[in-house]
Amino acid sequence: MASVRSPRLADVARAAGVSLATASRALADPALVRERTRKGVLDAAAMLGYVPHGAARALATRRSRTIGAVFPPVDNPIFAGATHALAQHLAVAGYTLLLASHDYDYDAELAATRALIERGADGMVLVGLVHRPETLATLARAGIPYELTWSLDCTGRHHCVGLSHRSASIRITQHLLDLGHREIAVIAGDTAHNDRARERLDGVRDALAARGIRLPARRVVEVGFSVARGRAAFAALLERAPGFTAVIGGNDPLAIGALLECRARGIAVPDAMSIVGFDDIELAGELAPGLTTIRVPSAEIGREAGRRLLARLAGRSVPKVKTMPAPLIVRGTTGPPPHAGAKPAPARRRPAVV
Amino acid sequence: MASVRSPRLADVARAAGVSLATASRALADPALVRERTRKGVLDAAAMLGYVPHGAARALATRRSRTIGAVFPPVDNPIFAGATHALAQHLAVAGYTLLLASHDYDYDAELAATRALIERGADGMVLVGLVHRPETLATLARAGIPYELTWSLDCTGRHHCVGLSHRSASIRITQHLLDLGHREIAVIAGDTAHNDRARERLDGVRDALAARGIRLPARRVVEVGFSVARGRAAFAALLERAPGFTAVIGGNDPLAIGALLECRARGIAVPDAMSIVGFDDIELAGELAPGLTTIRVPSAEIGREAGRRLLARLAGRSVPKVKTMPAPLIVRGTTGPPPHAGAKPAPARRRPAVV
DNA sequence: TCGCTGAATGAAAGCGCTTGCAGCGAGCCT
DNA sequence: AGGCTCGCTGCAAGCGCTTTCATTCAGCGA
Repeated sequence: MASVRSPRLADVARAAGVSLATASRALADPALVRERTRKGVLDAAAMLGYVPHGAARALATRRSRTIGAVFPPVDNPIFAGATHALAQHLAVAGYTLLLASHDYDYDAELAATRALIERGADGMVLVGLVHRPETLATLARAGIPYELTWSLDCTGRHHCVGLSHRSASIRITQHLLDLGHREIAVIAGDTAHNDRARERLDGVRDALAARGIRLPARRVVEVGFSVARGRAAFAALLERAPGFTAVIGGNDPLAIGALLECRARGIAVPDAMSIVGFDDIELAGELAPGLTTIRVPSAEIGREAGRRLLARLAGRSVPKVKTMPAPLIVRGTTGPPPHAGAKPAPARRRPAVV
Repeated sequence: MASVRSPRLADVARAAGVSLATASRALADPALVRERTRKGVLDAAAMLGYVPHGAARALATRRSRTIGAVFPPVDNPIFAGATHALAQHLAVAGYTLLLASHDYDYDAELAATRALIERGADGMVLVGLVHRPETLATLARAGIPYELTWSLDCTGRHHCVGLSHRSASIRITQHLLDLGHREIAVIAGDTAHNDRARERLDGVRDALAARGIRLPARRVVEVGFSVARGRAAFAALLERAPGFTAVIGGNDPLAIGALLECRARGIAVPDAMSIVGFDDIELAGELAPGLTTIRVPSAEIGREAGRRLLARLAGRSVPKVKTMPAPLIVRGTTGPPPHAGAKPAPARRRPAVV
């Protein structure tokens, strides 16, 4: 209310009858001052409603107790979960999250990274492997530890926590192949601006190639991630290149879009069409039939990135790469193709972790 | 790479052959120095890869160019959208977002608020009207402008941007009443820890009371927000107090859960059961039938909160309360109750903004 | 030619905190 | 009892930047 300057540490020290230095120590580390002194300072601080001045502290210690994160659209539920988990984990350790987001735009990412460095972020978390070269270079030059998340960096140059999207994608494609599918369509994400989307698409190609199957270009659509776009893309595939018995979504919303479009058109899932997604968002398990997908432990990734960063800041060293599990979750949207004399495994109605 | 101390402004000044003060001015305001001088400084800065030290600047200017936000679980898609929009809007103005989240825990919110104040947030955005008294008091004492979001504060004491959840809830309940429903059940959010959930439930009661209808306690279930819990709650309602013809979800995921449970049980929607939600998440419009709901413009709320805060920081004044539109979106999940000789309005298949 | 004006620049005082170093007693050993 | 160690405290020097106030100097009118 009143514009009485908020109390500084000097005020606390005076009120407690000790020097500035002692007050500082009392607040920082109980072991540094006598118990009585400490109590006096704490009381004075409480009485005055003292709030430490972070900038001053940061200037003096060269530590801001802040971690920066630059994420693609935080409104993608999967990033939202990671953000939340990360923020929570940091809070426990007395750290705070500086968050910036961008729309899959690497220049914006670079700008955001600079802004966070300038704000004094002690560590940074980025998403994915692909960035403007300056982004990582700036971080390295500034001596700021960073973690790349979601993907795995096989060059061994960067700390990272995530999973191999390509091999997960291979796994789920094999699941379809094992069921007997040969004609497969893909609704991919934006492979030009998103390395996860690219890896996932490559994984599909790899798995097919391993069985001598080619993925024709007309069976692939690239769109931004959303249910509506997944629906539209599925419709487009049906127009353009009908005859496929399974469709692979670049992520769950895309797959759910395809599922809804099937329902709207009366296409039976999985009897006439199998559908798989990627991510395992909450809804995937609630739909009927449930969506077969790859579980990406997004919250765990966020938490783990935070944990590793804090460990490194504390001087402990951590393995360069942390691989997170990404199990295939078989639910009801996958089954043998129509007229299949193919594989034994029937579509299971009950979720099962494979 | 090398641990050469990163360059300070003094280094830039030296390289440019000017004083520290001039270098500072050249970077801060072009109008303050001669064009030639300015260019020299800019070049030197670029050459050295100079990055300003935010903490030092914050200490000197008493401004951190940072806005704090304390949100309930950021992984709720509706908050995620607001976070993203807010971060984006701030970035354009050279501000950065300091984000903290909590799980509907007011003490955690207070702690987070303190942490953000300590980090020097120039402004704050909080969600909802209910907080620990210290939370707002601390903010006021520190002279930090804040915006309460989502809800509207009718006391006129606080700046806020949001909507009246109660009157929106009344509107959507009236929609059901107008269709002829009299037996109504509610799957509410956690009213003890969430004032939006409480207001929404109160709105239902108000609307019913206005037509002389009571809402029996057994027709109300309170659960956390999620599709799975919505499903379970709907099932519980059917056991406990069958006979209702419409169910009101405290938010869209809850309503979608009810919808899925109906589908699983073969209950026709809307012929045998009408369902409404609240929020209008993306999926609501994609389902078939589409979910009738209230559209809460969450991204706009985030953006608007940012806009207002920046304006206030710039010394401009803004109206204390900003009301956001929250239209009723009528889609396919609502229709007349079975055997209704009631109202004219048939369930419309096409979305319509009312 | 001299003094005046104003634009451009520089010197230096902080902003609020941490921390190395020094001082000061009290306790302990011999 | 004297000297030494050690725990606690205070002094003061920054951390890197902004900003006030003073200074310099070019340009101009008289």
